[in-house]
Amino acid sequence: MEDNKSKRMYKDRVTIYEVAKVAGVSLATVSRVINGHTNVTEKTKKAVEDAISRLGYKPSALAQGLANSRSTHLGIMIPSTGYSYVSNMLDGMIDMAKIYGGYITSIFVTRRNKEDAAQMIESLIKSHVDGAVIYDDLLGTDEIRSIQNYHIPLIVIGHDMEGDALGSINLEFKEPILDVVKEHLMTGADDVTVLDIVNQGKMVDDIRDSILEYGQVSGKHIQTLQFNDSYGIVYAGMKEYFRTHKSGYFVAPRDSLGAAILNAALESGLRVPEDVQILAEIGGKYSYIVRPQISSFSMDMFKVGSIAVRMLTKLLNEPDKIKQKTFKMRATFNKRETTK
Amino acid sequence: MEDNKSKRMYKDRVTIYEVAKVAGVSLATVSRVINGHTNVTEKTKKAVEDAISRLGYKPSALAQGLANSRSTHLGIMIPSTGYSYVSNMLDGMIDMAKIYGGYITSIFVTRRNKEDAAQMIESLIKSHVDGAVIYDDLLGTDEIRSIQNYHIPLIVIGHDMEGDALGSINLEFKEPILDVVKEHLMTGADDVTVLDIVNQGKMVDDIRDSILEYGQVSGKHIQTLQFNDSYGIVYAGMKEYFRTHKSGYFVAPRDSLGAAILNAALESGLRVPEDVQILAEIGGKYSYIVRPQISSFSMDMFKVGSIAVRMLTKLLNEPDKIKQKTFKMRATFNKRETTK
DNA sequence: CTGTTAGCGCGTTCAG
DNA sequence: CTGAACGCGCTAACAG
Repeated sequence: MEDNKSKRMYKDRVTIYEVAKVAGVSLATVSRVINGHTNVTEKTKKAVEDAISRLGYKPSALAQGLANSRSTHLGIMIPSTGYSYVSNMLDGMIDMAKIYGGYITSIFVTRRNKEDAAQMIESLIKSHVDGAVIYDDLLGTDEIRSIQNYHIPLIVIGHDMEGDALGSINLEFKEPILDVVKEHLMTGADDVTVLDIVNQGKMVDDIRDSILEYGQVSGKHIQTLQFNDSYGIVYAGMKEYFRTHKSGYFVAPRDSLGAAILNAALESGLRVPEDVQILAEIGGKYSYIVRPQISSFSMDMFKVGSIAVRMLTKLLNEPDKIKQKTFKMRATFNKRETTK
Repeated sequence: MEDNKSKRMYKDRVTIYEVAKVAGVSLATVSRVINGHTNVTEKTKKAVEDAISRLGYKPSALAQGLANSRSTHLGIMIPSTGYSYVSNMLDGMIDMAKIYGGYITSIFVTRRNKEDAAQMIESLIKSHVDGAVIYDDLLGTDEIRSIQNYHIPLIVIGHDMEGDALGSINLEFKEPILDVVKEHLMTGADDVTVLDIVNQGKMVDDIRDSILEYGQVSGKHIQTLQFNDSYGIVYAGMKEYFRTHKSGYFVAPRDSLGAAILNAALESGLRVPEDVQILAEIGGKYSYIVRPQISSFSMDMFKVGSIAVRMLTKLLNEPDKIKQKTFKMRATFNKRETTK
């Protein structure tokens, strides 16, 4: 009566067997009430439920997952939760995952280099998630497709892809931004500087390139200024820059970096937007908290995350009802006080 | 020879059996090379590895987990990733989890109400994580202890607890903040207003209460102003407030809310810090990006997250080598320009 | 050094 | 309506 709890002195987890024994039924019956199947007498059902609560039994998701090859986990690949727009997106995803289907979210962050990304893919596959959403500028489409060899339904954010169990969400920043820069250039100005922040990922790089390219074809000279990604570094660098330059139209990847330019300009005795103008690509809270407020582009990233996971759960549970496998989200321009 | 791949037309996952067959060995041998066990000839080892890469075999973490009751997943309970200090902490945790032991992190966010928190606990237990770190103001110590009934090693952030497989990290904001407020009051001033933001959690509430209590004993009148948690709401509310009030010493829970007061004051023609002073409890990037810069308290939350997970992995893998089960992190005061 | 076998905890036919 | 038995993919003794 006490020899079966030997093995590990830490044997603990209450199993379905014990519940069955206590309730005086077989484990199959217990399984039935857990999963809300029919064909169970009210009486025995109650007996089982009593036993469950008495023992504090919680079915092991591991065993359940193995038995029906569904882990009820969703994978999320992101570069890091550091930027607020990423964490907003993450929030939206976790929220939706919980609501639709009670999925648990497992996070795979990639540290801005290829090997790490590859290892995260490896990890993702092993982890046996039911599906995943990927937002990672580093991954090429090939690597993403390789995941599909393992039949893991995927939603890709920021890559324009489509496939069998593959949906995508496109973040359209490039065109709206280019439009605004063009408009500025149309006025005859030729003073655009784009901040080239290292390791910002494909999307921001693409935006930079599109502006540069436009400069080429339109005969305008677009300058770039390279910095590492940090408010402090950009702030210091721009203060130095403004010692010898007294004007310009600056394009920054994120609004916090735009704020760095702003502060540097102001403290160098320059006027904004009379002398220097500032345009931030990805705008958030900083844009409207600082004074003067920063003109920037915004997108509801929480919503992006929500949509991504919603698409994924559909892909998982009702693949036939899918209508759209490709979404486009367009950033909206908020003209504020740092541009004329 | 082809009847065993019936069932689901989607039978895909390569199993250890197939690898064994292809490599011409038994599955035990395959298992050995996977887990880097000794006692395997170089030759057979190579054969197995060949088969593995040829088939693109990835061991199922689910099955592995079930077999040795280790899921290699760590659970993280947080209120939401919305605040930057939380996402910084999260970043630190994920980072460490990956580095020490290759754990995958599963996130459980609690939506600021008891039932949800309870459900997340339920979910946490079922999910079979090897350990968890909890940062949630909502949970009482009882509920946290209930998790331990399931023998899940825990690190609790923000609660002062200790136990068998339970460590904790204390975030000391209260005293440093109270000290600064006291110092202000010592000068003879009696103009303190603390922003009472609804649903900010236990820590912030405690701070508020400690200030209020100090007001009681010292005979000072501490005013509170209640708002919902939003920059816009506080900004609007304070603009209204400053129509009839022209001064004060304001204590805000977070620096972004401090910025709301700041902007409202400035735009009401008030001078900072001459007329109104502002002190933010939890300070981050906003504190030093806005002008004038906000006096606030800071703590390296990335580090807090790292330490938490580091403690947890120790608890899991080398419980004997643990020296400290309780850490204290003290916020440091950054006096800036919004206080005299 | 390698193969055999018995679980890990649960879902699911298939008889009764 | 209920129980017995097998399988999910893998690990860990135990033999050989």
